[in-house]
Amino acid sequence: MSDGKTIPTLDDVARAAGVSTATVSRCLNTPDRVVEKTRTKVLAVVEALGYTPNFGARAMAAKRTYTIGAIIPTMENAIFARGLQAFQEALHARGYTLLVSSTGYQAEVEAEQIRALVARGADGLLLIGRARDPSIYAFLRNRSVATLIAWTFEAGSQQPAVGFDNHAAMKALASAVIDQGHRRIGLISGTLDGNDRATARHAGIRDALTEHGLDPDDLPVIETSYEVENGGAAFETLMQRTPRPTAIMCGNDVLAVGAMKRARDMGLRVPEDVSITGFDDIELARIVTPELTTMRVPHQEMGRRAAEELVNLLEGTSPGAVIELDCALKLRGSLGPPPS
Amino acid sequence: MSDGKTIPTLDDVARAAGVSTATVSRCLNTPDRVVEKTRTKVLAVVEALGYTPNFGARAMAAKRTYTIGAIIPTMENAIFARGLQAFQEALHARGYTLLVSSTGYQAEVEAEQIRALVARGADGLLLIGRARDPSIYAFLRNRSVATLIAWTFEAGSQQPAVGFDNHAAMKALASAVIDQGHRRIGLISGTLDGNDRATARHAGIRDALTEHGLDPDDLPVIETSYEVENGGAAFETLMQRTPRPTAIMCGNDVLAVGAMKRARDMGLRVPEDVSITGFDDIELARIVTPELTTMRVPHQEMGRRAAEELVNLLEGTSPGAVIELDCALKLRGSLGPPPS
DNA sequence: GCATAAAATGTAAGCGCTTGCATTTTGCAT
DNA sequence: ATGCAAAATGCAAGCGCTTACATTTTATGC
Repeated sequence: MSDGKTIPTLDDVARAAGVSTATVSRCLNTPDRVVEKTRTKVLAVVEALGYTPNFGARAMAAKRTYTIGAIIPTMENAIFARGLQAFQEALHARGYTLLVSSTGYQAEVEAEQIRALVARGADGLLLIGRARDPSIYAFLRNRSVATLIAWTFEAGSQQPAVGFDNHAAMKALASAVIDQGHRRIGLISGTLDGNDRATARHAGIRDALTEHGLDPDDLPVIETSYEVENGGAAFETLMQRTPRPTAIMCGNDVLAVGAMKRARDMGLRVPEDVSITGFDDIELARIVTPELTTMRVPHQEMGRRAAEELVNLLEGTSPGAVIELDCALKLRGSLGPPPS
Repeated sequence: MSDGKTIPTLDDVARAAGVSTATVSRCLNTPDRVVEKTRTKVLAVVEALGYTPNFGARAMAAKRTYTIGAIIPTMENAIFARGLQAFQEALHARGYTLLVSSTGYQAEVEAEQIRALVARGADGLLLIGRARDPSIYAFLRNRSVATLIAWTFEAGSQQPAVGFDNHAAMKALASAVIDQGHRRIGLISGTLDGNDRATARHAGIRDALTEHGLDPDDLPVIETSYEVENGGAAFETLMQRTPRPTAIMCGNDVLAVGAMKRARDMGLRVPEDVSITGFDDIELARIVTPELTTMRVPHQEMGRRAAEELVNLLEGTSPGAVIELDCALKLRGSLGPPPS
């Protein structure tokens, strides 16, 4: 139809349809404010010209982008994938577009990404965890960007959030391990600094130990970033201690899988020689042999609810709630009684 | 510093610094066109006011966004994660921002996403695979959006691309299987329709069979979407055939892992009772027991090279090359001789 | 048919930024 | 000091869209 390189604008459509640009705009944004006959005609022209509204111009004029940004620590492993997928689907259903970026667990990168997304006109932001510089929250408030925090929950928080209680969940898992008879437990934790989820999980184990009359200071902890390989290395280090731990708890499933693989390489049987637990219950947990005992995090529901809440928040429908979701203990083959 | 809800604009900065908006703009974009003294003063004001340029306005005025869009079939599993990560890093180093969206392997969704990214002003696009409606390519050309195709390679193609030869790679893998002595092979393929990678891999196996004097029409094929669970189900179906296949080749590692898990559940030993192969060599391949025989795809390099090529292309540095990368056969425990 | 309210459409003022061109400053050679 | 080219800065016209407000058309009740 069109004869070359010119990108059609609203103006072109208006001229071709013999109406004003306002009418064309209304056909696209508030179709019910335009009489059917006009609308049909305009939309036909839109189609014929292959018109696509210019996003930047629209954002500038409307001060609204229908865009939500999500900033996650990493895309490399599956921890956030499923939740984000659900988030994205729910958003799409509400007419919003999702922009994702990752930080590699680096606070400065996150700050940069937040600015970038805000500059891009994101109407709302999904952030993982609560721990970050107050100036960031101030900035977000100042720019009136609706912000929701996910993957974590804390009763006292005033920030709108959809999450789960990392502390309680890990405590429950640790209790299950202790109930199996384990007394010498080791922890392979994700990096604690600046990661409130990892910190809460660590504290959860310590509390469980205390509650069962064990000394939390006896818990050896190795901190490492969330990669399979690191889980393996940490496992090997922990198993060299005397007396040897009978159970290794891991900050997430990825680390746990790394630990399991290394156990196999070291000729240790799981769970006969050593029990291993994870956290998250991602797909991986059921792929390995034996299947991994872990804490199931309701990723999909979290993503879905987060989308709903965030949209409500920025559309002013809701004042912003703090929602807690439940985790579920998944007892599987990787946890057994300690060797006798 | 600032007293409330107003978002500072270029104008505010200009006024506060006692210069024109043009000068402020130049301080930000072409600092060497501004004398040092002015620049220092302006940047101080920028800092003090917490000014962030409005992306939409900038895009509209400059017709350039320094944004690259990538549209991948799925984020759910790790197939594209690593390559994308490398792509993103290389892009970042060149001063570009990456926007990612996924399609769930649905062509219409992809078309929609392409339009959305173009409307958002993406300077360039990374697309997976070549198979798509010509009108999409026409649209992209018309809008002069630099487009690069990845994950696939075909000598004749005129579209700039960075990829590997799916056909040859799978043929090599199939030859390795046949060389082990397997004569009854089954294939669990990803959905073929609209997926040129899956189609090429399928054809590669058939060619290998032919070349070894076997009838490619004897190859039972189950098509399914790339999910662990589906790999398992397909495996079970294939193994119910008489005579039973001695080797199951899979369209990717995710399907293969599903097959391995199901084999275990069915009481079949790998590779003693049945051999299984994958494709991609994602992390998963080395996590399972036994480790998976698969074809290593140079994801990271592909991402990196794609970023370089795409930037060169849209900056006019390069006319757009077609680059082929090599895959590497990874023979591991999951492939053995057929049971005798 | 006519007045009047309601619905549909048009007019035009921005939104915040970049950039070609005009103007002012500066640096230097004379 | 003076003149002149080069460097620095300012001016102002858009970029493509939305939307308050003004105007025109249509529908309604008598």
